[in-house]
Amino acid sequence: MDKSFDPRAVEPRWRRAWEELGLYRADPASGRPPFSMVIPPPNITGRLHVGHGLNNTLQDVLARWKRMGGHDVLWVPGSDHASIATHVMLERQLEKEGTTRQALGREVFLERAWAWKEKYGGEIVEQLRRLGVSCDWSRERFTMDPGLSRAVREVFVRLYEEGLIYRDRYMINWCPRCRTAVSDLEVVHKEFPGTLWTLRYDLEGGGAVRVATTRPETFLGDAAVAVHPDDERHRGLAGRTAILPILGRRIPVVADDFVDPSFGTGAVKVTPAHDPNDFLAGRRLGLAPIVIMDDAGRMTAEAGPCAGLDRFECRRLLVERLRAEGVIEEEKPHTISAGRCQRCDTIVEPMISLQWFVAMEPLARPALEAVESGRIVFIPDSWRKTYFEWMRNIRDWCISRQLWWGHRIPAWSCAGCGRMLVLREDPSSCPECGSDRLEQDPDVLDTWFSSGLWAFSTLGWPDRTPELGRYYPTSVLVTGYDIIFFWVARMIMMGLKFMGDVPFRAVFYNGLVRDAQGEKISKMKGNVIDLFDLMDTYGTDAVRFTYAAMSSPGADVPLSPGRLEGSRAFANKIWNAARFARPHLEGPRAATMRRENLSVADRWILSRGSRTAREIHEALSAYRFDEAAAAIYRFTWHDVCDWYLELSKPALAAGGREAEAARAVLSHTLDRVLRLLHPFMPFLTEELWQGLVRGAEDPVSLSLAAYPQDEPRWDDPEAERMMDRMMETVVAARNLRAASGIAGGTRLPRLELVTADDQVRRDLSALAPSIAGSTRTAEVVFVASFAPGIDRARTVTSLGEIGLPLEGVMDRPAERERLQREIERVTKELSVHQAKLSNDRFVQRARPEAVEKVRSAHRELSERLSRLQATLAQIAT
RNA sequence: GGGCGGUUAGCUCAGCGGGAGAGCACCUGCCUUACAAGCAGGGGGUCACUGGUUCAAAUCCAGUACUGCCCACCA
Repeated sequence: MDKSFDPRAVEPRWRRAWEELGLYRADPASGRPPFSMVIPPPNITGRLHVGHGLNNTLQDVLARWKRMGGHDVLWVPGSDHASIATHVMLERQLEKEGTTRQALGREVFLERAWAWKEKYGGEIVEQLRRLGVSCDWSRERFTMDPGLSRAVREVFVRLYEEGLIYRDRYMINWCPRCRTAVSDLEVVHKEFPGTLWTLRYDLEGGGAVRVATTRPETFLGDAAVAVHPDDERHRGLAGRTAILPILGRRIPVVADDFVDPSFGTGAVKVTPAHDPNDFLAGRRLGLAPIVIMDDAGRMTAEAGPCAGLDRFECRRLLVERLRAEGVIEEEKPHTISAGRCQRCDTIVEPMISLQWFVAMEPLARPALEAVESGRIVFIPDSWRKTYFEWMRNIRDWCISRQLWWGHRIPAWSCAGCGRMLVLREDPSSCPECGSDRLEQDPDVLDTWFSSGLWAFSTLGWPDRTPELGRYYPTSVLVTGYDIIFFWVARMIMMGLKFMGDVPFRAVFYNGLVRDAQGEKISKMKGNVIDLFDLMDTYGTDAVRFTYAAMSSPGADVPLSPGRLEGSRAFANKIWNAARFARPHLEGPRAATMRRENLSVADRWILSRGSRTAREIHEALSAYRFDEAAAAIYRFTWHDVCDWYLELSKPALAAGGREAEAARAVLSHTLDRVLRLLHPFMPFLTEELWQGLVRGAEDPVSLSLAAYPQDEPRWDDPEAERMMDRMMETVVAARNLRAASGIAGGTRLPRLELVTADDQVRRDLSALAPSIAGSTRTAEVVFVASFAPGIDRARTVTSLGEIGLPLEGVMDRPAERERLQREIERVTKELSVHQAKLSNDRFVQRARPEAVEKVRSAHRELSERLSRLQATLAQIAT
């Protein structure tokens, strides 16, 4: 075995083996309780990033933990076609080639999209595999698979038939670059400094009205000026006619209470075709919208002299001209908020357009109830409020996109009878009039429409498959909180609607991955951390462990090199612990452990192991990945490596029954560490377990072995107490040694322990020789007399008795100073406890355990204090 | 404009009513036959601020400051 762990030599081998053996196929016939999850399908548009790393690591921890815990685990992997995101990527490619999708045509473009999917969709799945995730690869799905497409169509048709999908000419968000409608959620609002212009419109018959706007060019589309009916300043204005500058168009002044009299001049220009508010006002007031911009953001003929100009160019020129003509009466800085396309960052335009919508309110009601009632649990539950808020104010969902890559809308218009047909199967002729002049709606569906069905479409719906019966609802969804509306909410609505049950019983929201400074990772900032660089540098296990360790509920996950290095060191530590254990594990399996043959150290580590299993079980049950990781870390490094392995050395060397017992405990403990750690670090643990621990009757893989439970028969508070005392003593000794300047390598002779307490004598005496045999811990022997219960006569000054003259060994002034500091500290702490115990209310009202804790702490502290003082007195002489 | 979260050791973060913690960094001493990606020891914090509740507050409540995020059709 190499001196250090080399992940690259280990990972590919096990990755391959796990998959070739098909270990992670769900087995409905197994008779074990099911545990199921669907992966949040990564988009085919890019590489797996650090966020995917976190999300999939946490899912895999759960999957492996549950599998080892005896569940039939189904974890469905797959990828998402990502309609608009893929368009953006492909169009960037085309742009480099000097062409456009429009020039290419739909068919050729779709061929390229499929080619992209084959290439990058395959890559992203490969990248998932590198993480070591235990998905059921035999059930990999893609949102545009035939089966899933059938589900999409079924859902569309049924919602249409129920009137929950409708078509309307309505105001939507339009991206002039993507040239498609996008939903409200796909618009990202950003604030930036802008200008508020005040324009003067002359009134017919004299006078003028002033309106404030942040988008002066839209005056070209004004259909009215509105004032509040109760606004004294504008009394008598309603009913008159304003004349638009430049165009000279006459528009009415109307009164409506949507106007906020306190803003600007109290009069507002109404542009029904280019502002959501004005659109509604226009409908109410019967104003015809005037469209001044086309689908590419260029001004139309309605824009008069500006026709053909780009929208921003138009604004620039218009402002100049209006200034010159004195129409602009005021310009002042104003923070404005513009919506941008989530995918391409282009400023979106509110536009009136004929689109397909889903009526959300009927779907939202049960989805709201499911979370309110606790049928779906959110972790952390603070997300409930966010979810409720959105659900209660839900607006209809614009689902049609003027794109090509995606699920095409199953609607045909018949040129024969003029009917709109929405059908499950592609028609060859009109079922109503028999005409074959049918034309399918060119649009595709919002990519989230199909992902909303993911929890059941991946299990074979609309067929009543056995998988649906067994694995739906899924056990838990692990996802980022950034898609709570896009995905989680819609899955809940669709699941309830079409399956009649929730899609998952719980949602765990993992944090966002941030950089070491806690900054959001973005290409703009240039702080992108590449997941594969991380895995190459630190090893996949270390990266996974870091994710888990940093994943505390409700918090984002900063990826700091320090943590990653710590995890890598941890992997290496285990590797070397195994290297140490190896020679002792060879040969026939160690005998069963019998308490009466075990040393205190043995009993202690078994007890700690039991406790650790319990802690991990509790932590993972509550999705506390961080606490579980901390528990296994503490146990492995600090209990097993720092203490147990050192203490076992002499016993192992001793041979005979003593060594036999130590071997048994060592083997048991290493096995336990590897099992407990496996969900977090699957590669390293599998490698070591296969090489060192696995017996003939064990499963082929550690990932199929049983997860350790607590072992009440090894719970041993007495041994833990004794070891605590022992460790305290050793630390005191090491301090002394350091202060005395005794070199680390110096071997110190043994000291016979003298104690009045038989039990203590037996156990510590049994321990002492073993300690003495180890150079690292030898020093314990000469001050073991510090330990409570041991004859106080033998204090540090008895060094002389064991042949080491104090003089020349110990730096007295330094030790004296250290002791004094320690005495001060203990005295201070003691006084705190003293005060508590003399506080009647504390003694009466606090929980009895709390009081007892303080009492015993007080007792120990005062004993310690007197020992320290005695030592000081002796040194002083 | 609403809503949510954060402010604890130099850095990144746990702890959320009764003894201030982890990883990394730092200081001292060690290549000790598993591991220098290591071992042993150590230093370092009025737990943002103000007030309140309580026998007891980093922890609960109110407010302030700073900060991050989400939602929202104020021109």
